[in-house]
Amino acid sequence: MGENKDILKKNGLKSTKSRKLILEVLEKSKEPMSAQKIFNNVRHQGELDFSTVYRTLSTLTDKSIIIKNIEDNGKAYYQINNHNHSHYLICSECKKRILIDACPLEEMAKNLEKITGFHISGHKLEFIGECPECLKKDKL
Amino acid sequence: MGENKDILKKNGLKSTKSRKLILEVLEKSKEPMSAQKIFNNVRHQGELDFSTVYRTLSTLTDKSIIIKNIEDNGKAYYQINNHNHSHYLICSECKKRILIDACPLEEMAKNLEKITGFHISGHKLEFIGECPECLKKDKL
DNA sequence: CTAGCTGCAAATCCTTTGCAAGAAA
DNA sequence: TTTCTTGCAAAGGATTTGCAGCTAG
Repeated sequence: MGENKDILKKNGLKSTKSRKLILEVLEKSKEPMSAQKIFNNVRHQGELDFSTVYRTLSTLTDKSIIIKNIEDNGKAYYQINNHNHSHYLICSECKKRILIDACPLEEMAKNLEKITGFHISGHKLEFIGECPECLKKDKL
Repeated sequence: MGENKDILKKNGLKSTKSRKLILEVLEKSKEPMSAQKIFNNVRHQGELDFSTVYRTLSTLTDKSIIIKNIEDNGKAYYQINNHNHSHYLICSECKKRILIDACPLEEMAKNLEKITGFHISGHKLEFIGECPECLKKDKL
């Protein structure tokens, strides 16, 4: 629990209420969260301003303590950066996410570097589909 | 050139100035374009309202005549749907895009369906890096 | 004490919508 | 004619910013 203090210090950030609260909330959540949802969760215990939430998310993202992703609805979702490379299978109905642990792309990336002369720093991969539960519901 | 008329008719859409203009602009462009950029291009020849541009893009997207993508800046980019599955290697500096024609994911998708029970309808894959030109510039 | 954070209110950017007039089938 | 599409102006939602007061180091 004191861990977050250390993470912040290590990144040259002051240890403030908002940062600790938001990191706590994100750690508890299995899903990436929108700024709005984070705000709602944080609101109960201690009242943060919306702009503070955004500013905090922004600095935490800059330091790569958390990861920001923009989804198809155009909104940003935030999650703890656990530093292990991961991809998801996402249900188009209920938005459930399943972690895919295999990643076949490192090899492909190396190949592409050779062919194109790019220096490749990362990739994004998502599979979209319908999960078994939603498939069942659709049949009703 | 009369082609677009046909595409529209085939999809049950009236053949209007805005639709034909926007399709023309998108066809000429190699890159996905933002609504703003499309608006600028169209503005010269015939004056369309911004809301009309958005509405047109929206209906064309609904009919899958064009494809809408939300990039990391949170803005939507539109491109003609050429119906051939494709992925890109994108330079993080100059945003240049290079088409990747191999796709190693169909097989992986089938595997995932078996394991998870999902019905997988699609996937997204992008490689991010720096292109040779930008790498050179960075060294200066 | 001092740099860096916060709250508040207002602004900005992209996108959507209501409505009355206009164009396609 | 009838239905769909447009322009205009105004609203909407997500995110950002300026500024003065506050807080961690």
